[in-house]
Amino acid sequence: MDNTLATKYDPKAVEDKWYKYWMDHDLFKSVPDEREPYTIVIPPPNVTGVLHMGHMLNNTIQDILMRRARQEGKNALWVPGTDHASIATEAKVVKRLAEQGIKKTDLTREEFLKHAWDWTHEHGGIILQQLRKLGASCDWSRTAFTMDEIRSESVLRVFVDLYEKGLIYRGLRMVNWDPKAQTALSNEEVIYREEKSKLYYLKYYVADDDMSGETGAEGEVVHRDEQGRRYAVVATTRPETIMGDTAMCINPKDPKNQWLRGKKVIVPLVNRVIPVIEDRYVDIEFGTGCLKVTPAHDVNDYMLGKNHNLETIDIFNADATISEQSPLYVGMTRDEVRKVIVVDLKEAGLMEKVEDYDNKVGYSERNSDTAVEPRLCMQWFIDMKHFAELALPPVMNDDIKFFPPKYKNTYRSWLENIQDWCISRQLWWGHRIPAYFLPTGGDEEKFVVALSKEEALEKAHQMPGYENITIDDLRQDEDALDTWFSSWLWPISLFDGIRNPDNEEIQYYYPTSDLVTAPDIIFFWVTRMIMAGYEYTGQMPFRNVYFTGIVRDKLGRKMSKSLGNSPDPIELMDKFGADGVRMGMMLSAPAGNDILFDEALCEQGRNFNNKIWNAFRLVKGWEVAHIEQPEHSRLAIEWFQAQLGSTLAEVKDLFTKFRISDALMAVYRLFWEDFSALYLEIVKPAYQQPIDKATMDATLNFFDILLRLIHPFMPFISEELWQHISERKPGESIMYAIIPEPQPVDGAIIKAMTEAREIVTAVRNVRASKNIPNKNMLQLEVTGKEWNNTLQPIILKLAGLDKIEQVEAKDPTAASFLVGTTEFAVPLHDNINVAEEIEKLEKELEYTQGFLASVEKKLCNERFVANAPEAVVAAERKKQADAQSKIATLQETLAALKK
RNA sequence: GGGUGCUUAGCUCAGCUGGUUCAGAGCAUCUGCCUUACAAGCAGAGGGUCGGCGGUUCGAAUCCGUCAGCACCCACCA
Repeated sequence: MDNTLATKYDPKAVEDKWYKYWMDHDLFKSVPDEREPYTIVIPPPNVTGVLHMGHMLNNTIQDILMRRARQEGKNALWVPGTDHASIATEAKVVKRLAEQGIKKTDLTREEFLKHAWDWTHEHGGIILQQLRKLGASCDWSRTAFTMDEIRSESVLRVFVDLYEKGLIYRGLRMVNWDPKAQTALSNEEVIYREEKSKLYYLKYYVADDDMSGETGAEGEVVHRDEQGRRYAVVATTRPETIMGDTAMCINPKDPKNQWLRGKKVIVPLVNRVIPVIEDRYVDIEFGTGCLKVTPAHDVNDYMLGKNHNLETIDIFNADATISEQSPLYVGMTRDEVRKVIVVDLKEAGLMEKVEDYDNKVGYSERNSDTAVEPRLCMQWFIDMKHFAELALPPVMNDDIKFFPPKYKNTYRSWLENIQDWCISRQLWWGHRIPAYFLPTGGDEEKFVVALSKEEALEKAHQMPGYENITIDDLRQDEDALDTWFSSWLWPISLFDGIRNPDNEEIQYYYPTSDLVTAPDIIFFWVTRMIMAGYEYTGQMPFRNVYFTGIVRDKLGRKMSKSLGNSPDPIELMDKFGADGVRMGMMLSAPAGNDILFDEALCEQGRNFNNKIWNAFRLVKGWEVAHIEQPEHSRLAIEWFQAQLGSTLAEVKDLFTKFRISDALMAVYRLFWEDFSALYLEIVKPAYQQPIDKATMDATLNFFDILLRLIHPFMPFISEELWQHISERKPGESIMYAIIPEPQPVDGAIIKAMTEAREIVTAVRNVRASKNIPNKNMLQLEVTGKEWNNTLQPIILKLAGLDKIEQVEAKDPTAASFLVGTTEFAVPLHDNINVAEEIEKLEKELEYTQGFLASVEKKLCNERFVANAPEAVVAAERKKQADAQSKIATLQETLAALKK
């Protein structure tokens, strides 16, 4: 190594080089062997996605865990892959086709799928390339895709299996309908947003009204128009659905509306006569206590409709335009109708009033601008009760550990209130449901579920009446499965554990070790993987789940495309280096807390890189000579050994707790404060002087271990410098350099260094205040009592002292300071300002006296002395004694000064 | 409407089962320094009645209660 190295570290020059080296030597590759496995499966990003800050955080953490595990001697495997992201990808393909003037509906399924695959091949894997730039040490030879052959077949087998177990069923249910993508969604895919809306009060006239004058019981509220006709008032947020009204509902106990019991009312504008039904579901307090019932378009209304045998009128088409079923507004969108019908109602005198109202509207998770419409249709569901029972205990009793554990509560409440999972999607891009309908000639549905059409035919032949059908009589279900139906198998299907449950790989790598993911997919993914894990392997899918925070900007706003507040990760890496960005991400990412991302953090990371780089330049520049090892160097080595051991233990402990940013901070401080600012300054030879061999060897050894410690966080610079420390064999890498196990630490020497540093700082302060140049040697006097510190030679070197001596009485012209209870003084001869010195000492005296008083007050308190543990009382007594001796010393010094 | 978590220095956070690791860290700030590894740096310094109130205790940032504010999750009240 030479001294011509730049003073600034240039990441560009090394990052690509080492990634290539790691790849060329297959260093990320893992095959089962006798070592302990450490496995992570990547949360598969959307195949056509682009790297964003959330991925950066998530994958940085995973890579840190992987690299650390390798350096602990484990057989570490990180399996990468992508997700076909059914609904998101299909939407992108539809959009692209639209740009080319092609409508999805004009294409056959096969034609559409060809476009989708083209798109996938074109854009697929970009994100995986980007992860390489970050340094991700995935075993790329295993890259999987949720729609590749193994994964697809696994999905189909699981579907067939669950159907045969009676856990999958098909049924007519009210589901969440996305009118833009025109597919059903699961409950989890609906996001509710608070909206400023209106509450419309509509008039429902009583049908065949005799206009009788009776007012009935007390408390009744009867509305009448000028002609005396009676009407009920219904409050609704969705006036556009009145065409689907098939009843009005009141609470039988509602005194206001007793007069409506048994009556029929007329739907405004529509003029349909509907019955007034009674159900305790209706909240008496809300609005007028009258509820319009639209069984086809509201979940609650659907329940009411079922209980009261109401007619169901579906007034919407799949795209949420008004259907032929409606007498009015046919063909208009729901939003248009909302506007028009409000005007029409007013004009017809059927609108009592309008109020402002905040309500929650469900939106599709993928089409955030499209409100979800409750819709009654045939879909496939999984009966979740069974799975909830399977998945709840292992998390609650910590077989699977959550970090942070607060998510256990979230998990439990979801499982305890679980609802069946709608798994069918009216999409083409995805795993096509392996159900085959039989010809029935009527509305009745008959189907068989089988892995293939051939198998389906065999099964069909077993059914009475279908012995003679041919394969062409079978019609496969058009729908695809929810993306998460493949994701929940991911930790198993990656090792082909569904198709070949006894294969070597699944036996070795499964259960995986840690899962790193964001808390927003705890229900979509984490929970369901646990379910599938126990169902299909009888084991947990992973031992620990580390929930990352959400990456926000420094103002705390969620990063989003529309806000434009999300930096481009690639640009960031170009600017600060991958190592710098990795450190920036980690500096502020405690588990479970959101991280407020600020570029300044990457800057700090880059600065740290530079610090390491320059420390290395220094050490590599030293000439070794056959000279004796200075005492201060020998002691520094002894001390740093202890300090390093202490940090090794700390970091190890922090990793087991997933406190990764704290671990990084510990390493950061060890390198910067302890190693660079202290250790190197101590052992550093004078300018152009050589260093002894023992110190050089020890220093290089420390550097080696420090680089190993740094490597999981900053893989590139650590590899670059590690390769420079000594000649390495081809293919050798810091990736596999073991991080030493913490050994018992000499605590005494660490304590001695703490005191030494305080003394050095105090002397430096004296220098600074008196403007004494560093080259001028000073003396240090210890007054009064015996004092000893094993690191004296270090104090001498760092403080620029030529001696430390014990004196009886302090030189009155010296600048004095206290460290602990010991008084030190630096004789300054003519240089001292007596008045200043007195003032300083008096302040110190005053403080110490106050401190003593508070300690003595405690000790005078009999209840304290009687109740507190002995050790605590003893500590207080020592404080008292120390303070007393300190006061005595101060008073003596002051007396001497004032003479 | 339920649930969970949070509130400690200007910012971001750490402080486990109450007492010498108890008021801490990093960043930022301020003051000196272009000292021969590093100004992306070095040497120093300042800064918090631990959200409010009440309680338990010899002793509370830490335990309990309560209030306030913030965040997130869940929920079919139109």
